[in-house]
Amino acid sequence: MSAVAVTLKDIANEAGTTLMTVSNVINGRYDKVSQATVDRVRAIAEKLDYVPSATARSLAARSSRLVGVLLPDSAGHDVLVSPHNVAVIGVIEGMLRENGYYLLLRSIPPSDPASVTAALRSWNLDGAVFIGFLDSQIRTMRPTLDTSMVVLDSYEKNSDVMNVRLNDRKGGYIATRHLLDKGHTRIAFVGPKITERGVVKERFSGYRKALREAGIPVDESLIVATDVAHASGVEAGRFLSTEHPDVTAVFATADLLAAGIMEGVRAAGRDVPADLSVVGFDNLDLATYVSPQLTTVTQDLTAKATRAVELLLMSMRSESIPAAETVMDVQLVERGSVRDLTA
Amino acid sequence: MSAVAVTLKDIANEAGTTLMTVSNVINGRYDKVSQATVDRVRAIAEKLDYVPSATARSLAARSSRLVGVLLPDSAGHDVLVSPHNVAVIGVIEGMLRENGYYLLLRSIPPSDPASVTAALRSWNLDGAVFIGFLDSQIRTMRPTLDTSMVVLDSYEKNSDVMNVRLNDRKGGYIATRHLLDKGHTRIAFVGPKITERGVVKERFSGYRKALREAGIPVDESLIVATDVAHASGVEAGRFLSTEHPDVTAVFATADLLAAGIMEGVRAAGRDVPADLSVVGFDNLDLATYVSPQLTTVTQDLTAKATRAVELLLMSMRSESIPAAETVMDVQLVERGSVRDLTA
DNA sequence: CTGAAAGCGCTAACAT
DNA sequence: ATGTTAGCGCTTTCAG
Repeated sequence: MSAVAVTLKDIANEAGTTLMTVSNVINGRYDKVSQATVDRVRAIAEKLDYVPSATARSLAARSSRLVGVLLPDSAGHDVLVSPHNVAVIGVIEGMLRENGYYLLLRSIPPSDPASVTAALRSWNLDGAVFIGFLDSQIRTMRPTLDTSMVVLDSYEKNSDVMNVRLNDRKGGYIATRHLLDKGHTRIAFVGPKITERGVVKERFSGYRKALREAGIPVDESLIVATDVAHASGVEAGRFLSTEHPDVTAVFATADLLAAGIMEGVRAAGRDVPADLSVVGFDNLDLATYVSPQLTTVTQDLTAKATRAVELLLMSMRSESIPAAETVMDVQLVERGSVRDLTA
Repeated sequence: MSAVAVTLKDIANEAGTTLMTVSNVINGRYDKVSQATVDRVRAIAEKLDYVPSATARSLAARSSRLVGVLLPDSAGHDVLVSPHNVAVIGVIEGMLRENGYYLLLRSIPPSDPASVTAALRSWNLDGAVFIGFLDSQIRTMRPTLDTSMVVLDSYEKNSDVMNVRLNDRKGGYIATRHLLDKGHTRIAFVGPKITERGVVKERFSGYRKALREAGIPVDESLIVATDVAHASGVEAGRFLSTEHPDVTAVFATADLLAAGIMEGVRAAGRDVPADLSVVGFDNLDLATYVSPQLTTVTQDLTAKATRAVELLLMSMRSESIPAAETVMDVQLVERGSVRDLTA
């Protein structure tokens, strides 16, 4: 590869025409150029192995065809920590690529939410997808950004940010309801500490609703707050087994947690589901790797990510957006981690 | 946010100086500007909420501060399929960000390896990291790229691509050796089909070496070729349990596979490690999620990714590179999936 | 249909 | 220490 790139001008010279005509050909504006010229220019471009300069194009056209994908950088270097995010990014990348967009991946240290602003504006992004932020963080960042953006799994109601999320409340409800239906009455809730409105709070609210409907009061001592991590799950499982032997079931807000709980229970010398039934959330691959396989609330990650990109594309093309908020349905997948007490 | 961005010129006007002086201040070339001017300009830039244009900067400076991270797009939309890649990307992103670089994430459809070329040259990347490609693919893409690049887990010997990989041969060797030491003699090998030089071939070669040293001939019927996927592992585990009941141990080239094998073995009514011992490779989180926990060959993903970025940064800064190839050590982590037959 | 001119926001190389 | 002059490669606008 030669060190210096081929430009429109080079092609124009070789083709005996002007830069402008070449530009039109390259951009497919064939109605403005004669067929003969089109063919000639295309042949030369091909021969010279011409590649347009995205930077020059962005500068001149005020559109970068770049989309930012932003994630919170929880601890240290781990951006993509959750398998959930990973799957989502995979889908987003594929769709953007197919639509001619490039993907700028960036994590945002919680210490410095403003850093995103500079990064995004600097690159003149056409759009951005925010994954896994708290509503308050979205609210902080939004005003400084002047671009199409869609947020995944947020409850922020700001009208100028599109929002794709799950019906988390229903998720918490059907999980708990399932346990109730199977005859459980002492049901623990394990998830991250609820600090503000968000997916966890909604899932909890579904849990509470199911219990209320069943006439069972929420027992605060059965709400265990913990990180979303396997190790934390193990701890929670052990804790429940030893401190709350009367508890027969638990709803965990994440499969990772649920898998950990299962292990913790076993580590405490008890069994899943014989002694403790577990329902997770996410339906990660992991849910089928563990034994017994995990009963969990499933979400269609692909559909969610797809929807998010569709909305973003529409917005970037200035098409009208159907709705600011898209709520994806969730369902329960029954596998082997819940014991039927009614049998 | 105003729709139109603040430029150096705006600041210059406001500061009553020239664009060039402002540029010098913004870029920290304080030796060329008086302190008073520096202060004044900085204050105004701050007030106007100035953000430099990365696109303009790349165009003028021929350096984008963009690094591409390329992955093979195996099937459909799944770029980040392997947890291994995910962890690596996480580390890379963090390090690049800390060093002031941006990350362009891109998957490459196997059908169209040339598409990477256009994408990378188009953005004038300062560097690129290739993860998980076959040597032949690297060889195809390399000539069309004119940038610093580092390749992870490749055996390509081309002198102008830096290479960070594991000692895969040793990995295969110590895994197999461990099984031999524990008294196993009928040891299967499960991994993807070996088509060319690469990590799998090396791991297999380590396996073979260990067997040879032990005076055990390689039994072709115990080499099972399969995808790297949990489901494929289940199948392989079932197959070994039913078709080769005399086999007492298996070395799988990936933890994902090993976890599947464990399940397949159980599905066939047999037990791990009582009937079949399993050693994996990667030491993913998953290895500790399964029970029994998986004995596996561990690699330091963080160290590997860190090294890769360090090399890339050095290369981009035109510093001299210590060596074209960096080989990371591997070790065996003993957990619960291997039975000791000598006891 | 084709071309000329201007400028996107910035940096590099010379002035002064 | 500051200013001037050229572009980087492309698109947009306006003229032929």
